[in-house]
Parts: sequence; structure tokens; C-alpha cells
Amino acid sequence: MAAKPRAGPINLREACISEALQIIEDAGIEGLSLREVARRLGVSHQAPYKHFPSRDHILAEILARCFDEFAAFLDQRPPSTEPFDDLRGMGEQYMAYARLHPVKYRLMFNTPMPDPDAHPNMMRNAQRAFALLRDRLTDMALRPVDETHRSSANLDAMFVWSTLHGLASILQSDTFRTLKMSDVELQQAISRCFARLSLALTPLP
Amino acid sequence: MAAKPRAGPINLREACISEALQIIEDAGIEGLSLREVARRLGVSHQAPYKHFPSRDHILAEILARCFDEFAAFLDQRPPSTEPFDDLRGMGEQYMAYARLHPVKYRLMFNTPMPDPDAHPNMMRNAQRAFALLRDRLTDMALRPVDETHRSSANLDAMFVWSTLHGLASILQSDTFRTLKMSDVELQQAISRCFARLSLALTPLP
DNA sequence: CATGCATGTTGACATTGTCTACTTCACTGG
DNA sequence: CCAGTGAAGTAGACAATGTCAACATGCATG
Repeated sequence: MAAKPRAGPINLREACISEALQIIEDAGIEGLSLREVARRLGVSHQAPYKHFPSRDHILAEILARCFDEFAAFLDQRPPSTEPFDDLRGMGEQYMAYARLHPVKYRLMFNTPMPDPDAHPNMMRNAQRAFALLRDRLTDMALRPVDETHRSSANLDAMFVWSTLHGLASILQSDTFRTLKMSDVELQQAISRCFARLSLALTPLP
Repeated sequence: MAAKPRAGPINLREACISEALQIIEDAGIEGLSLREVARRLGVSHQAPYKHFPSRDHILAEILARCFDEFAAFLDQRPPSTEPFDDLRGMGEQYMAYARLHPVKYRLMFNTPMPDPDAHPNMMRNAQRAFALLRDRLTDMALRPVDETHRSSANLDAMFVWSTLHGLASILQSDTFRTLKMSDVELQQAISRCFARLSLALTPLP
């Protein structure tokens, strides 16, 4: 009754996704075409259309998985007892993902996305990743003070999130590459950001 | 000897650029095609090629102008004598640009760019915009002047830029809108970011 | 005046997304 | 057991795009 792999139905679907991602890694997002996917897999140019209604749909599926992977990656960070260490750990985890998976990170944050309303699953996963991050940061900001300031902690979480996202995003952007910053400066910049973040999070009057 | 406008040589070039930008505003970056530009201007599909060697070249030109406009916008912020007010003024100006010109902002920072080395003019303008941000920070004299002054300002500029860009980017993203934050909370979040930024920029030991 | 170069037009080609119409073939209800 | 049904895959067609080549035109300068 349900779909039973006939030696290659779901296989091709999965193969399309991983091959598409490979193409993006090789040639960038603009190099992705369903026909190239089909060609690499040795199937007809229409075969992928049996599994994805359009190019945007395969992109949305890839993005959905990226957001999932991203959220899981952030979640696996080992917790620490010291709030600032914890915060820094989270920040480093965030930056680590961007460093380890630059293409995927760019795909998620530095690339035009398919219309979110048309791809609810992708959007849900994205939202989940963002919510996770913000909630974690909120908890951390909350710990040093008392529980009555949850909304205030939420604002601080937005601040930290902004800085992390902005930094990772900038480092991955084409625009940043035009600045021709050296690797040393880059490492210094990241360290400086963490230092400034710590400084920023002293209690407000 | 030099090019003399023959009733429409430079005109067409300018017209292409503004029409291309209009197309991007209308239909997004993926809707931009040189043929559509030509069509809208009522010229043959090859006419634009007399002024731009390729699609990337017209995009690079548009980006170069966006960076110029962006830099000018940041610069027109009313100067203040109080350093922190000054920082906040520029930050608000930054956020204002992102709010008033979301398409251009995304074009500059959230979109794959043509190879910078192939488009030095675009690259120069992008660098100039960043340098402006950095120099403002330098001028604020928020830290003791020493030999590392300039490079230190560079790092802090990266930090401020990260926070501003991250915030602007998050507020614009489709996924963020699903978090359903109220306008009040949103304004609070922005204010909090500025407050934290000020706090962050006290002199380092 | 002839020539050349900038500007513009027309036509052609390969590539892409996507539609429609065919083929195959494993499974299923009678 | 067997016709048939529907999913997976193939083949061909179409319009749109970027870009190349060949041609037209007209102003400027030798």
C-alpha cells in the first residue's frame, strides 16, 4: 500500500538531494539545475520531476534539512556551569557551524530563499532553529539575574543572536571577501566580538 | 574624441541600470534578465550588451551604486558631540537604510555577488562603505590612542557592523517574521541592542 | 570625402525549467 | 492467475535566457 522501494524510487529522491547539494558545493547555487542533477545521476532530464514539482521544491527540501542539521548542531554544545562560558560556548558553536559548513550556511542565510509560504516544511524547520537559539540564549541571560525578567532576557538574547548571526553572515558574505581581511585579523575580529559581547552583557542599571 | 551623447548612448546605459533596479524591486534578483531590461526600454535584446559585457557587469554596477548610496546615507547622519549619541545616530541610520531600502540592502548583503576581482569598482565602493563605519568608530575616541589604534578600530567596527547587520538581517528575514514579535517588542529589541552596544564599547583593558 | 568606431538590430545556438504524451513494470483486487 | 492501475522513468516540445556573430547606421575625424 505505502511506497515500497522498488529498487530505486526513494533512492532517486535521496540521490537527487545529495547530488544537488554536491552541485551547489561544486559550482555554487547558480550552478544548480535539475537537468545537471539528472545528468550526473544518469537518468533522463525529467526523472527528478517525478520527485520534486519544481526546482524550488528541491531547494526547499535541502534548506529544510540544513536548518535541521543546524539546530541539532547548536543543541549538541556541551553545557557549562559558568554563564559567560556557556554563552561563549554557544557562540563558538554557532560560528563553528558556519566555518564547517560554509556552503550550507550561506544557503540558509545569504541566499534568496524560495517563497516560505509555498514551502511550509522548510519554514517550520527554520523557525525551529531560530527559536531554539533564542530560547537558549534567553535561558543563559536569565541565569545571572532573577526569573522576573524573562522578557528583558529575551531582548538580550536578540542582541546576542544578532551579533552572532551578523558576524557569521558577514564572514560568509561575498561583500566581506572584498575587504580582503587577513586570516589573523579575522581571528582577532572574532575574538574581539566575543570580548565585546561579554562586556556588553553586564547588568543594565 | 570622448564619448558624446548621441541622443541616447549614455542615456541608454543609465536607463538600463535604473530599469534593472526597478525589475529587481518588482520581481526579485532572479527576475532580472538583460532581455527584460531591453524589452522594457523598447530596444533590441542586444542593445544592453553594447554597454555591459555581461549580466554580472550590470549587477556589479548596480551594487557599486548601492554601496555609494549606502555610504552617503550613513554619512548624512547629523553629527553629535556626544560619542555614544553619535554611535547610536549612525546605528539608527544603518537600521533606517535597511528599513527604507530592503531590496537594495538585501542585494548588497544577502545575495551572491559577482566575483569582486572582476569588478574592482564595485569592490572599491564596498570597501569605502566599510571604511566609513570604521573611521566613525575611530573618531569616537572610545579607546586610548596607541599604535594599535587603527587596527583595533577595525576590529570594533567589525563588531558593531556584525550586530547592526545581524539585527537588520534578522528583522528582514522571512523566518523571523514567523516568530510574531509585536511592534513594541521589536522597538524594545532595537533599543536594547543599542544600549548593549554602547555598554560593549567601553575601553578594553 | 572616406574611414572607423560606437551604437544598435537581427538571427542563431546552447542551456534551462517545465508541459504533455508515451513506456514499463511491480503490485493488487477479482 | 491475470487484467489493469498507478507510480517511476523516458522522449520530445516549447518558451525564455545569456551570449556570439553578422550586419546596419551615422557621427566624427583623418
